[in-house]
Amino acid sequence: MTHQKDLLKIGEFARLSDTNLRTLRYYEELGLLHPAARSEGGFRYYRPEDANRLRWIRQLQDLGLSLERIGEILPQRDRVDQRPEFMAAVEAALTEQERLIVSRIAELEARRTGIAAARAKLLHCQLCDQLPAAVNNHCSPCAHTREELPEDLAALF
Amino acid sequence: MTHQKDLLKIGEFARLSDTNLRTLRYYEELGLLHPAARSEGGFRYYRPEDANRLRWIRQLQDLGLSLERIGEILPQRDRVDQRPEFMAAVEAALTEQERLIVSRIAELEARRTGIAAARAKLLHCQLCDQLPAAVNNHCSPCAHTREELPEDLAALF
DNA sequence: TTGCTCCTCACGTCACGTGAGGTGGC
DNA sequence: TTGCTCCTCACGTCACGTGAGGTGGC
Repeated sequence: MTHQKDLLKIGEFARLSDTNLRTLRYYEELGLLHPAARSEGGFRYYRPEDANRLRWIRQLQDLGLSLERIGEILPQRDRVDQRPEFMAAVEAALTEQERLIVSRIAELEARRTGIAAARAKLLHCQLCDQLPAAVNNHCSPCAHTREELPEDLAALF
Repeated sequence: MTHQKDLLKIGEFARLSDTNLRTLRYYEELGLLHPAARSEGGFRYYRPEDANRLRWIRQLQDLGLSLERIGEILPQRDRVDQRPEFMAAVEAALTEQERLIVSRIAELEARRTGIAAARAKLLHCQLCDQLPAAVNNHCSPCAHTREELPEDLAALF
């Protein structure tokens, strides 16, 4: 059997796309990423370009989606003959990921602000003679200011 | 047995902190979050303030850490008597989470830029007569520009 | 032909989900 | 006392991790 000369066996494809064999086989089983070809003996052969599809899947996982949900969002390549529907599905997938990214960034910025507040308060705590413990309800509220601690500091005290 | 009047049973604590009973019991088993008290009959009683500690744990999970790693980062409350070490551990935990947040935000901003590039290219594709398919290597490279597609578009084509 | 890579089961793991069967608390 | 909440097993699930035992490919 002759193959296109730039197809990759699963090991090399995994190395290039920073995954491993088990994950690639599992994604195939779920219908998320199929090799471009199989040899007579059953060897999987991947196009190097499919590393993009793989990264797309991992990014959505990173944003908290299940593989089942990712399968729903990924446009079906075998329905490319229905052109307007396929193009709409591609745009919807881009829009959905952008929405997830934007809201995640907003969450993270808020968390970052919270950490900064905890850090500022901690500077005062360093000079304090109190110790957070069960007996003073872990400094909640603070013995000096009578106010609650910043949430991230209360989490650690 | 008399309890402080503002301790919460596991169900109410779970509702307030947006988790569930199984997760709280599992975190206790791993030594991440212990109830402030237990009744004679074995009922768990939580301080409402411990919702902060719980949110801290979930945020680190969200950033991709395993519960084992989170346990290593969380300052041990029972070692509060060693004051300088405890305070250093609190600061280290804040620093570590901030580091994770900042690098995650940078990743997400980069992804967002990538999505915008894919979107821009897709506008041209809408006017094109080609269809991404196996026969033209899924438009890689593009028949018009002879260039590779933006990665996020290649992922979907 | 040799060695490295790949194949398909199949059991293990992490972080819970989901009952089963029984008891505690206002 | 009744009903709602909680208790401890314990098996199930998702997304893989990790061998076992065997075969393919330059």
